[in-house]
Parts: sequence; structure tokens; C-alpha cells
Amino acid sequence: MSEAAGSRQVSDTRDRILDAAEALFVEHGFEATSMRMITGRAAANLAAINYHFGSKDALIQEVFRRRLTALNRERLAVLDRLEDEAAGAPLKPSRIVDAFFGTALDLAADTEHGGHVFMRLLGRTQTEPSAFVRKFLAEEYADVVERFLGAFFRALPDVPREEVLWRFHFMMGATSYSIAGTDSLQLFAGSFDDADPKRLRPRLMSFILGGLRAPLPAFAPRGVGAAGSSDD
Amino acid sequence: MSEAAGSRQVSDTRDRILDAAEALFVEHGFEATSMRMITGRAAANLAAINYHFGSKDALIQEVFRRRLTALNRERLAVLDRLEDEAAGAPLKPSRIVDAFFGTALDLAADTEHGGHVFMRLLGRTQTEPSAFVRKFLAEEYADVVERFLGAFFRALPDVPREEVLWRFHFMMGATSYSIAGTDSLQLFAGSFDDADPKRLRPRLMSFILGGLRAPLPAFAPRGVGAAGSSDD
DNA sequence: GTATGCTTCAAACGATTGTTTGAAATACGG
DNA sequence: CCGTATTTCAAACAATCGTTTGAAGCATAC
Repeated sequence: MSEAAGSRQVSDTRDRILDAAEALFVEHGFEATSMRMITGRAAANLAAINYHFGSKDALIQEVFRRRLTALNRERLAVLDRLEDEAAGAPLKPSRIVDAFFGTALDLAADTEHGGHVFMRLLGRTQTEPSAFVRKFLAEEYADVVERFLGAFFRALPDVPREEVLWRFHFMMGATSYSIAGTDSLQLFAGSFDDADPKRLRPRLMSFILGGLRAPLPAFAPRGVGAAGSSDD
Repeated sequence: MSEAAGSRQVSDTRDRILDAAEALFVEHGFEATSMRMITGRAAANLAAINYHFGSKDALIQEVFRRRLTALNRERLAVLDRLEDEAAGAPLKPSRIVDAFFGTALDLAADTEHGGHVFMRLLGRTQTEPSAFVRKFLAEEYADVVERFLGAFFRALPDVPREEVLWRFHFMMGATSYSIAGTDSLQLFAGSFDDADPKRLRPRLMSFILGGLRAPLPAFAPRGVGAAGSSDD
């Protein structure tokens, strides 16, 4: 269905470069990955990157774009479907969380088409400061974040928006870190033999849902807050 | 009390280089920060880095070491005090969480002595792949992580250790991300005017405690799990 | 005052960086 | 089969990288 449609073969070299760059960026980062390393791994000529993409920075953007737009499109599609089914009623927070982070975890569990590699790159880059990458990611995320924040606001009308914002932030942190760090920073040596991505999903979901539903911090105006004691 | 004790002045240049490097690493990352940028900002000669530290990699390690050992020492001191007070009884999980992440947040809130800058660097580097930095951090964290994991295991005897391990991982992710990303990746444009670090602490604590206390994921053997429904 | 050890300095080192060039090779439409 | 794009190639470009060098500066001790 995908490889038989070609009216023209859009340069196999281009895709090989993207795959090689993706993998090397995960291993060494952007700056530490040279164009010679990429073209070497892709079995392409050094000049091929500038020919196909224009510059190294443009290549970096394309590495993100080709997968991130697909991921965010799926996120929006799932959210659309949820809102259709709800027919105007506010969504359950757990459904919204699943639509946003579950899709990411599914992609992270895909080891066949390189989704795993990419998600590790994305998770790591989320906290990366490089100016133009930051700007690019912000643009790429803008629509999706706006939609999901709106859904959260409607689903949690009693929680101050600022609080929802922060908790969304925290959820992104836990997710990014667990995807990016699964086998990079081995702080807990020898204990992650059970790093099966299929098991990561329910584990992380329990955690971030627990965080989302936690009683509000003391200084905030009370609104939700199920459990009382903040001292155990 | 600190500047008057000097039996010998240990080269003011050395500290200026460390401060400059710390700040530049946060802004641009390790690879993208050149030695000329560092010495330029520190008002030092280019050769000063190799003279005082030996190499750029050694400088990077020293930037982490001088603050991280202090942080981890304080973490262990707080934990020691808690265990002394408990006199053999298991600690409250919230106390352990506070001993580990609260100390980090306090350092992140310190804008006077550069703790804020450093914690942003640390949070970002936690997911950084560079081989020797990873190895260095793993060694630097080994003792502290072992102690705190042991404390968690004793405090949560009914929770499978593997589950505790993962949730510690998730807590680190949420913390690192919220510290490093507060003003770097602005996914939620214009909404973080209230990025007061003093308010970050109770917010984050509520979240990660909620995650730690969340009901265990479905596949895991039941053990704790306060709230029942995993579907709202 | 002279000698000694630590620090700073300008200059240069070879290596590697991203990018450009112009010709050779290949594929495609007539 | 020819002519025209498209893609690949080896080679070189200037710029910047981390590091080294040897002399100059400077303090302290004899």
C-alpha cells in the first residue's frame, strides 16, 4: 500500500540519510554528530545532505517533522473521536491523558519502523536548548497543546487552569524521561531488565493519572482535592 | 566568612571559568559551547582551561562535581536525620520524597549562588547521552540512589520493588523536566508568568506524591492501591 | 636582589567542522 | 537513440575546533 504507489522514486538516499541521522542524533546528540558520520552510515556521499536538505539544520528539522506531524495528527484524531462520542459532555481526564500520552507510548513501543528510536530522540530533545530546534518544536506542538489543554480545562472545571497547566507539564516530564532514559542513563543499575515497553505503558499511566488527580497543593484555592492528608 | 579564610588564593580565574562554563552549557549545551566562548565570558585566556582542568571534558566533570556532591551530601544528611528520628520505624514516603526532591527544588530556587543555573543544567543533562557524562553521573548518583531506594522499599513493603523503581524514575522525570524546562521549551506560550520557583515546589510535590500513591497498574500483583477505579 | 614556582599570555598546531563546486554518472521522456 | 533533468561523486573551501608551546608576568621565600 505504501511502496507500490510510486509515480517516481523519491531518492532512496534521502530516506537512508534521515534514518541514519535519527539514530546518530539519539546516540551522540546534534552537535556531536557530524555530516560525515551520517553520510557514512547512510552509505551516501558527503554532499548528499546539502543536496537533499540544504543544510544540517534543515536535516534536523526534517528528522523531527516527518514523524512528529504524524504523531500529533493521530493525537488530534483520537481526541476528535473522543469528543464525538461524548457528544458535548466533558471527557474523562483519563481518556484525554491516554489520547495524548498513550499515542506517544505506542510509538515508543514500535521497534519495527523506527518509532522507538525517534521517541527517544524526541524525549531527549524536549529539554534541549538549541534555539532553532526549540522554536521548531514549539510551532509543531502549538495546535495539539492548545486542543488538549482546552479539553483538560473542560474536563476539570474545578481545578485552576494554572494548576492543570503545571500538571500537564509534569506529565510530559515523566513521559519524556521514561522514554528517553530507559536505557541511556542507568541510574538504577541492573534493575531494568524488565524494560519492556509494553509494560511501561500501564505503569506510566497509573503514575501520571495519580499525579493528575492528586489533591491540590496547600497554597492553591481549594476546588477539588479528594484525599485529605498531605502527609503520608 | 568565606572570603577571609584564604591561606592562599586558589586562582580566582578557576572559579570564573566554572561559572561561565556552567551558564554557557545551559544555554547551548556542551558540544556547542566552545572553549573560546567560555574563556571569553570568564575574561580569561584561552589556555587557562587546559591549564586549570586539563581538558574540556575534565572541565565539564568539574562543573557537575562541585555542586552535585554537595547536593547529594545534603540529601543523605536529611535522610540520616529522618531515619534517626524514626528510630527503626519505616519512614513516611512523603518524607523520603521530600528529602530527595525537595532538596533539589531548594537548590533550583536559589538564584543567588547559581544553584538555579546549575539545576537547569542538571535537569537537561539527565537525558543527555554523551558517554562520559553519563558514566560520571551514574557514579556520582550511585550511593544516594541506593540509599533512597532502600528507604522506599522499607516504607512501601507491599509495593513490588520493580514498581517502586519505576515510580522513582517517573518522579525524577517530572522533576528534571519541570526544573530544566521552566523557561526553555515554552510549549504553553504565555501561560507561565507565575513560574515562581517557590510555588513550583508544592505543586510538584503534590503531583509526584499523587503518582507514587496511585493504584498499581492492572497487570501487577495487587498490593496497595487506595482508590479503586482506574477509569476517571 | 636573586631564585623559584605558579599563573597568564599571544601565537600557532593539526584535525575536523559544514558547505560549495564542477564534472561524472544515472535515470527519464521524446 | 538522443537530450535533458536529476542525482552522485571526489575534491577542495574557509572557518572553527581543542590543544600545545614557550616566553612573559608575578608573587613568595631565601
